[in-house]
Amino acid sequence: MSIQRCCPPKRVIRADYSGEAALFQALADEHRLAILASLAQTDGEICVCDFTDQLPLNQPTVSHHLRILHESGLVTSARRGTWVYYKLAPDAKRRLQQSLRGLFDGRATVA
Amino acid sequence: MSIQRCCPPKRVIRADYSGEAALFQALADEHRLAILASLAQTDGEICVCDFTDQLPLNQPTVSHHLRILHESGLVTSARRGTWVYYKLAPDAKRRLQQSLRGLFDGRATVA
DNA sequence: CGGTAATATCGAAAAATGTCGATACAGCGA
DNA sequence: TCGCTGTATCGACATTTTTCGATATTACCG
Repeated sequence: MSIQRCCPPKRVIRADYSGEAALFQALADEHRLAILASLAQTDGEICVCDFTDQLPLNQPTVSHHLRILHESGLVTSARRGTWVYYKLAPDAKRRLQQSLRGLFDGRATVA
Repeated sequence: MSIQRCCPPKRVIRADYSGEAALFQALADEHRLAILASLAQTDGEICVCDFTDQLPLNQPTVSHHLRILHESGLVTSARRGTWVYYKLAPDAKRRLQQSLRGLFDGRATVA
């Protein structure tokens, strides 16, 4: 027999998903998810001190996770006096939902 | 002055998000996202050979990413003859959407 | 200005991850 | 059975990630 193929070859998407990957990477840690959920389910903002008090992590580690969430654009921060407060970015939920939709439905996503 | 607080302390969620974190971790790689998007936007299944042909990755690396997606439950696989075909798990989209909703709205998620 | 408290950054260590060459395994065809 | 092809696994390496102690920075207060 001649050369055999498995099937008519299907096209594999070769778009650049690095933006979406970075976004989901921000969600790929249980403590960051707890932080995000706390921010999402609270009215307004939360003081960093509340996270350092109540999470099972040391202060530099909390600061590290907050920085990653901040760099992903999912949260914003504001200093008032000695304290720093974080809150959910207004478009956080929408960005994540759009990224999911982009994956499944092929829409353009800005990630 | 007496001891000063930043504010009435806000409660930080301390639920276990390790399941959701593992799920999002599966999405935290651009090549896995390309694989998932290809599966989601194609009718049916895709042969592993199409991925190894068209992705800029060597065959063991493709196999590695497919394994991670499979272990997360987002895809299923079936061997037919020499070839192995992957397809999107029926509940993949729903699980991800539910995990997002669990984060933002506090619903229970099975992840 | 000096002291104290909250937060961020630095540096290091351990663990996890992405990648690939080499190899093993599975199924087909001659 | 033998050889070939597609896929998975193994072992190694480089990079990234998570964590934390130590230290720096910022702001308040006396």
